[in-house]
Amino acid sequence: MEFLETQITDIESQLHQAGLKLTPQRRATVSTLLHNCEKHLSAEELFTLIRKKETDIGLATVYRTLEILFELGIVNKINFEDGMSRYDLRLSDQGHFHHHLLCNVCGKVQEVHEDLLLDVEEEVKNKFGFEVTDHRLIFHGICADCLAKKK
Amino acid sequence: MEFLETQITDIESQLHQAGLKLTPQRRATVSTLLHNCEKHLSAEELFTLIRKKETDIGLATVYRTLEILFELGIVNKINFEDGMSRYDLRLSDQGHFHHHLLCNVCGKVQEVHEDLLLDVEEEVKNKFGFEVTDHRLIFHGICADCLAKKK
DNA sequence: CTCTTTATTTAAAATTAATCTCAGAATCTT
DNA sequence: AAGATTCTGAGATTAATTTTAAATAAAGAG
Repeated sequence: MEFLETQITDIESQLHQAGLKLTPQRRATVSTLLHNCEKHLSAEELFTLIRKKETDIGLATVYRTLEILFELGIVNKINFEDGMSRYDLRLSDQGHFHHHLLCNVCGKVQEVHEDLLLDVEEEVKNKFGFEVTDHRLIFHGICADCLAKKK
Repeated sequence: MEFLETQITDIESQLHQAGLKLTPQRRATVSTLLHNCEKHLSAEELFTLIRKKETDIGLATVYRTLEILFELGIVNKINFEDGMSRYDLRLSDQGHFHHHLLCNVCGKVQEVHEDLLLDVEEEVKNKFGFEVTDHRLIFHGICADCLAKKK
């Protein structure tokens, strides 16, 4: 688990640069996010997981920590229109922001790590003079599994 | 204002097809959305506008009407991560879903009506077997105006 | 070390968006 | 007009998130 420690150390230095500390609670939050990096956890879900595996923590702290990490660009905050925000780590080796495929039928969320938008961002820059720094892209539709079942 | 009436009549028939009526409240809601089609109003903002300009209405009715219009695909429901959903009409002559450019500096939201994603949707279909029915795309960045001011 | 300052956490209270309830109003059907 | 259906609106309710105020922990100065 060398990789995880490297990631945490990396985040610690980002926090330090912003004049913030990596407290035990923040460490536990980041660690739990790392261990669930393919999921899209809500603050409550994360709170429950941290309490179960890591350490005792208050819900407000989870919210505050997520807000900080979001502000620093360390986590993504996504809203799938299901009533709450969901969070996932933007891992440093991923390089690119990722996209989501949200299945209307089974509700599954699939991640797409390819950056599909390089051409499109170029177009936005040329046509509108808008300099893209980030994006949120969610495709709604029917996933491969549900398509197969349908037939 | 011929155009507006045509749009409203169009929406009325869509409601009728779903067995619903265009009540005065729903008409006022749609009308206010039409008059503010470039904005991205929250339910509360819309509620206030309708009360000011059109007619007396209850907040619950606004929420219910927006939900209906959303289900029928008449309005888009968008979340800019600012704590509430925002709505805008999907005008019939627009054809395609639209995208948004959200400026980090001045907060302005600009609409993009071109469908930039046809190729990307094709790619998603081929690579992941995922059939896209809709999408949400928000670009975060710096708008042309703010870029100009910076220099 | 110890005092002081500052940042952080926590539980509880407050706030806020959104939904639900249900009685009454409007509309439609026959 | 009676009866059925749909719709509205005030207020209650729920659930996510934020704030508050007091306690704790950590960091820095002397």
